[in-house]
Amino acid sequence: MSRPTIDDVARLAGVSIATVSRCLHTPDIVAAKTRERVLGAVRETGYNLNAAAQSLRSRRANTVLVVVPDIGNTFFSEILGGIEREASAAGLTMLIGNSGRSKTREEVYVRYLLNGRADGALLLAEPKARWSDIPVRAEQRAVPIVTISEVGSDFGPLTVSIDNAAAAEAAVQHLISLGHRRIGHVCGPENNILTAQRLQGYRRALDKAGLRHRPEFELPGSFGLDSGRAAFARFIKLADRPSALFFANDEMAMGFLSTASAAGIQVPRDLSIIGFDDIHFAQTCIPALTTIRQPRSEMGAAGMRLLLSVLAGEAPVPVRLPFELVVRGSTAPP
Amino acid sequence: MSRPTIDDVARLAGVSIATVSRCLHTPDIVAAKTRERVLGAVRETGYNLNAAAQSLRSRRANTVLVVVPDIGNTFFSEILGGIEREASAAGLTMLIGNSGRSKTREEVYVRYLLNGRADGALLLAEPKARWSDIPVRAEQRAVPIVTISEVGSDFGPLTVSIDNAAAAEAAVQHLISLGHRRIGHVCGPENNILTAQRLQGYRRALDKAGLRHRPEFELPGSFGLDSGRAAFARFIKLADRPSALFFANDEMAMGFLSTASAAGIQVPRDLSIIGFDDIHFAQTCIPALTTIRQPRSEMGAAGMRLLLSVLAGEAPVPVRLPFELVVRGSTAPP
DNA sequence: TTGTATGCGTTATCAG
DNA sequence: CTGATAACGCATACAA
Repeated sequence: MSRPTIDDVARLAGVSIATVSRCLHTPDIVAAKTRERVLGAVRETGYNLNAAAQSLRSRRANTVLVVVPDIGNTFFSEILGGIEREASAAGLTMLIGNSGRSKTREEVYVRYLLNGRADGALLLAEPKARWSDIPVRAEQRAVPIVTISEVGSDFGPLTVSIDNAAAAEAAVQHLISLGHRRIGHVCGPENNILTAQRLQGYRRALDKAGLRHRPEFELPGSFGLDSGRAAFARFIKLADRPSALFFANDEMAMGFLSTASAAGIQVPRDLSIIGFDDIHFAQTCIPALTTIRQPRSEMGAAGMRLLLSVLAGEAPVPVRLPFELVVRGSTAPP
Repeated sequence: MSRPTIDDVARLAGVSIATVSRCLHTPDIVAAKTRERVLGAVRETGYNLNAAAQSLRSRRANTVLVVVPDIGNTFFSEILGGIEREASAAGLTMLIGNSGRSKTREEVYVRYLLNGRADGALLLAEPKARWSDIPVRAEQRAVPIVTISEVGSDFGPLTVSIDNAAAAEAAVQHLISLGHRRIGHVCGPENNILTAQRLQGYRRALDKAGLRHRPEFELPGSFGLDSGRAAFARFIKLADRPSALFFANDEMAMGFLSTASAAGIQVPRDLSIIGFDDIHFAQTCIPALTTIRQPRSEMGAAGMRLLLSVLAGEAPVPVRLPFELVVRGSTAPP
């Protein structure tokens, strides 16, 4: 059996297709009696609106595009959870694109906006492709692009972020307040805005405490488990080792911790470590990881709400969410 | 400026819209000279096909729906990665729905198929809603629904899975071969097919080794970190404790491990533990977690390929993927 | 309150 | 090889 169309419903109910359409969208402007008959016919036929036809006619896809650098990464997938919640509450569907932080792949998704597959986009990483300059249909307003998490200072009002520099500073300040004086930092990947912001916060905390910067204490990293392990290899070779380490994210801290532990370094007795993000598994480390919590789910939700507000014609207001220092077992006085 | 349509391109190139369409889909049947002119006009206007119009006319959405129980969960998001890879390679877009294992929410997504938003679906959990009986347009074949991971014995050919019972058996067999005789199991959530299959494998391994079943060694769980912690609370109260524990998934094992460790229980000296899944962070446990690896990314990819093959009209062949015992530090002789 | 008729931007079927 | 033209299924301005 073929799918019923609006014509089938209209025929069965003995009305015009216009009335059927009205029953579905503006039920109150149709007579109660007619409405009942139509709705009955809808049920009887098992009718469903055709999304393509509706979208073609109404010039809206009722869909948002979400571009994520790595969909398999738990950090991003938790943001996705928040987005999904708000999107489905608003009756929007969520199209997901995995960019792998590649400009080329990102450009594929720009096209989703160009061909009207989505009404707006949520970017969970610094945009690499040109997301601006998306031509708009005559009667329509600009296509909103909201950036979440990886937000520079010049990204405009469609952004959701925490104050990464301040958060990093708070993390390092925590170590300082415990009495640490030799504090290292394992950085994020190069050319990433978060890396710069967290490094800045780290340095600022040192400055404020009158501690000097030691370049050999700033270890390279790339947010992955491996780079945490690599950081341990560099750490262990240091002549004069830090007594505490601030990691630009939890995953590196966890990679470091497991390697360090296997090598007989005891945390926090021999070394304090603090991460960033408070991912789900940070609490299962042994010892549990002290870290900075980012409200990931809420960040996603806020981004979606921001997008919705713009779609509704409101003026966008950038969202700054609070972070939180979560003290667990991996930090202690030196 | 409004978005260019096929008419704009046709006008600029001085051809009919039919020719433009042909240049885009079957370039070889149009004269080289015309083609060049048209493609030039396409570039000049910045033309993009309108997805809705195309989908309406061609009766295909070029989209697959993926329904996942919890998008924030790392286990599923890694499967998503594999799906995304294959989907984007095939030029399909990926629509994601979060079901929360709720029938009602799942039904929302069934509708995506009904209204033509997607051409097929990939389910990462046991279907709760009615996914069969989806009416099909006259000239079209049935809408394919592929189930990944949570696959019962009666799910038909559109499935991708590992042999969970055999994998569980292998896990327990590993413990037995180390010399363990008192082996417990922390189960998955009730009414889940994986729970049943893994429990079955656990019992089978005991049977084969001539070990008796001890109901008090089968602890309840629900795949979450918390239930791992709860399992520890029950474990510690046991008069006669198991010397080894097989967990129905890694997350519970990790929850257990961190609690146990905080309570002074040393793994594997006091107790061996083995998980299931080999999630990304299983290697960062201290000690690193022995577990059964499921090829998550490959499972997603295989599911997508299966769906594609059905869409291409081929006869579906159920996919059974190999699991692998990954021995790390959390298991040792008693 | 309801019906008629047009168009949204494509693809595909015809002729030419 | 190319051009008219008719759907695809729906929403809405306009009439009644």
